[in-house]
Amino acid sequence: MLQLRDLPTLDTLQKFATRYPEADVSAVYTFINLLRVAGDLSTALDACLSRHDLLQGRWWVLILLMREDSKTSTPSVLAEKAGVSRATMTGLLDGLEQNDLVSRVYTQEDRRSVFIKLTDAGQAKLDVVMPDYYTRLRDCMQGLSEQDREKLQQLLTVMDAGSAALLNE
Amino acid sequence: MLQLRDLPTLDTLQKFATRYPEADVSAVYTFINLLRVAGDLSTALDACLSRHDLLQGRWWVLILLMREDSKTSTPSVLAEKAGVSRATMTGLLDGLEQNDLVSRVYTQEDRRSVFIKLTDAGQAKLDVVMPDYYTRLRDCMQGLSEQDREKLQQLLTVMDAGSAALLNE
DNA sequence: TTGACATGGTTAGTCAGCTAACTATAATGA
DNA sequence: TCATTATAGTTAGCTGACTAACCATGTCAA
Repeated sequence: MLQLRDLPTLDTLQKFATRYPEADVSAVYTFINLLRVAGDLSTALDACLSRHDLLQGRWWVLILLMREDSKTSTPSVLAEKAGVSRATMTGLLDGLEQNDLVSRVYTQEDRRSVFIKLTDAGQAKLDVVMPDYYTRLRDCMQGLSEQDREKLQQLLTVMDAGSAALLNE
Repeated sequence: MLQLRDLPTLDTLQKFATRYPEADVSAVYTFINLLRVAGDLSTALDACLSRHDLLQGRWWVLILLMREDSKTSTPSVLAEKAGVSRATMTGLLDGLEQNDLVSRVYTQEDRRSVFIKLTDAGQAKLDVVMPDYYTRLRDCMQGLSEQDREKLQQLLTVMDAGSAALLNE
């Protein structure tokens, strides 16, 4: 994630727009601001989690497991849901297993497959992390009213759809 | 950057909120959606740049150099402005120099320091990349009116300020 | 004026992602 | 039925971030 510390001024963007008439100054400014703010928030989230010896990837695996009634899933499903490769998930699970937060359970049913189970220690970890996270996030978002949040969601949805324009061809 | 492919439903969030009463459901939902959309956009931007053999880091260095009237800067200043460590900047500059997009110019004035200069090839690269980027970004953002963009900026500013809540203590 | 500290850049080593290739197992269709 | 193909998980090796440590040079104050 781009983590610009020196956004272009509108002046600079105007100068660029002279050389490159395709530029839509407010579009560029809004876009890079979104990336920058999201980067800040992501970094801040990491800082919050690291106080509990977690990073976003591992934390998210624990949450995905907790969502299941059986507190159980498989590496492929977890990889899919977390949006990482299966290879990356193997690494995340190695780390979590070492810390006893999840366990690998081998099964006869499909001997290629492994069940990943949230341990009691894993649940206990979440019971400490989540209240901290939720409390901080509440504070983080308190400046936005419900209408603000809905509006933001709507604007994000439009941009998400627009991202295809960067990919086409 | 968290790249969730399986956002919690509001139902799931409600279930979590029962266990963790600190949870503010719309805050959580808005927050993770912002991270997800920004991740999508960042990935899409990478895809756009990679068609020109660039990644965000290197591309941004070229832009920072072009902003300067002298088309020149130094590694520390570039690192500061790009928001990466000096060590990372050394690597970015190594790559750019290998492709002849920038050159290192040693000086007598302060023999610790190096000037980094955008080469003609570097400028030529930007003259290809930027029109492509600007055109695509215009399309990407066309769904948002000027008022939408201003509103989005405002909402982002509030969230950016709020990110401190994740860091405190 | 010179010893201590500060600054600029690089190097070495770590980390969490990735892809590609591999092993083992399961499913399928000629 | 058994050769082929698909699936599950892991391993190996690459990448671009990072920090810490290191030189060389510059600055400053006793």
